[in-house]
Amino acid sequence: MRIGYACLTVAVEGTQIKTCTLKTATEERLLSLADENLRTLERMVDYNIANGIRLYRISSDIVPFGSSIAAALPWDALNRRRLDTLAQKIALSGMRVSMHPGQYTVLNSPDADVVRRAVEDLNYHARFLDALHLDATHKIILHVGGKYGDAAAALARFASVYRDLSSAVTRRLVLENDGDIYTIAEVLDLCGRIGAPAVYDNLHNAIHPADGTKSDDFWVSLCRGTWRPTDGAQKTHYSQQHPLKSRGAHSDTIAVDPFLDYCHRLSGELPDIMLEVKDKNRSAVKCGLCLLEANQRLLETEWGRYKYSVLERSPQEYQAIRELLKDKAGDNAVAFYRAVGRALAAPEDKGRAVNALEHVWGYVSEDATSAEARRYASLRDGYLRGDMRLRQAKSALYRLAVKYRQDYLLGSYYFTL
DNA sequence: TGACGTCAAGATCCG
DNA sequence: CGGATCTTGACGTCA
Repeated sequence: MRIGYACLTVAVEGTQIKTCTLKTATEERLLSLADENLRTLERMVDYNIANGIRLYRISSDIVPFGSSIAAALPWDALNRRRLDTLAQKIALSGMRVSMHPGQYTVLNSPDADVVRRAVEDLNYHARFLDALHLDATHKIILHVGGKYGDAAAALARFASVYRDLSSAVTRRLVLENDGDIYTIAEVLDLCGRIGAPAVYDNLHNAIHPADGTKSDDFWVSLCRGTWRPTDGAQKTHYSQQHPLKSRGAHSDTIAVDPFLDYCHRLSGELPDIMLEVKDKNRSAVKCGLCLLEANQRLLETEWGRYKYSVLERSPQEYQAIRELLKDKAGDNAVAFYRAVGRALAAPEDKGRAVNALEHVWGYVSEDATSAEARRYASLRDGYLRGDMRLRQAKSALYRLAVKYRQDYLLGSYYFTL
């Protein structure tokens, strides 16, 4: 099985997707953005390979306005070499990618123009995956759409539009339950009628249940039956409720223990799991190390990334983790992430935060100019006095890490936690 | 008409 | 001027 994340990569330099507004969109600008974003995508794929992540959702925004004004542009032909390189990296690493048009791509709308644009959008997504020479196991995940006061008619409209889609789209198309309109039972029923696989989303089902008496395992097992051999392994979405935000809002990070509980309650072969979470690749690496095979080297790398955030919050956990990792043979990923989680949950403490700042400053202090040193000291002291935020000192340090090419720091989570 | 959700561009404010 | 913080844009649905 595989564990993956969606679209964006945190704490990896040069992985920012760029776009523009309709106002400033010219053919030249769109083509140059597509070119730039494909380079960015390659850096994300490289990161995934280096970090053992073999499931990844490609952002729909790689080609800005790809389904409308850029649909007429030869972004694929112009980037043939880069796409081929990307295709090779994805194939050789056994990575499975997907795409997911958002809630505004609605195939069953009563408005014919909305449907036409939705079809164009699906065509764009298929064109992108086809440009990477990927087979039909690389999916496009879609929600069913609206009900418009008459679910039966809305479902019939979906089936009818679906019949007219090109096979380039339908061979990849997978339907997902959503958090307020179509339950997993309704999606399964529709999938049965049209012959498409179903993705089960646990959080959507939790807030919009098909049947409160049925377990996640029940629905995952039912969905498994919709995946044919040409579709590849079953795929699911997993997320956790943010404790403070609105119903259905994704958590900032995946809590390891509920995630492991969820997986252990599933019967049969584990499906591929796409995590939907704010901290993206950070959670994907974490869940992979906790659920899949032990990887001491990657766990040590993870410690390097979390180190200064842990030090900032809890010197006790910092020491405890150092002890824990001395056991090179032990499969201690779960214990490691529990300790990290406890540390990050600790309240901000100015003394500890400044201690961490000083450690990080140590990486760039020798290279920094005297003006940079003064700037850093004034941000640090301003934070101690209480008239500046910690974030300001941290982002100043981040800019110095970029300027003086401190690669170890650039991979750290310190600047984004 | 505005809320919804998500992200980056664009605008504006600050020192 | 750079950097921090705000508002806007892009999409469709629904109250």
